[in-house]
Amino acid sequence: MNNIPNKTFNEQVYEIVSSIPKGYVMTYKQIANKLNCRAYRAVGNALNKNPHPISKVPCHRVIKTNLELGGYAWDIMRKVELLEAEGITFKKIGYDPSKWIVKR
DNA sequence: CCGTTGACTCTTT
DNA sequence: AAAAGAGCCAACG
Repeated sequence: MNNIPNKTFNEQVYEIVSSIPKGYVMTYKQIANKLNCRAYRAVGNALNKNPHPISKVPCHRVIKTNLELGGYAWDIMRKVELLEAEGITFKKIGYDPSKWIVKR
């Protein structure tokens, strides 16, 4: 996909992610879908290399399509705590935080 | 029904 | 130029 008007793919990703309301989460697929792409992978990668501070681009509000947490470049527990602080809760199943499910 | 494998997509290193 | 990366889905056993 190269119909990107002036902004790079990853800038578009940041814009969408930064527009996620507090207390709400969005999936990688939804973000990719909004860009008319299927590059869910690229979305995750953009957030991984994200050059912006977390306060500007809340990557912790981005989860997998099956509502699992997915990964996180810094501490996964950080993601959990931030989301809980926004009123989001999880089903803490197992010992792997990336597999915890977001309650909706 | 479940777990594993492969194909897809896009950016960055 | 090639491979990896915070994923998703379909197909196969």
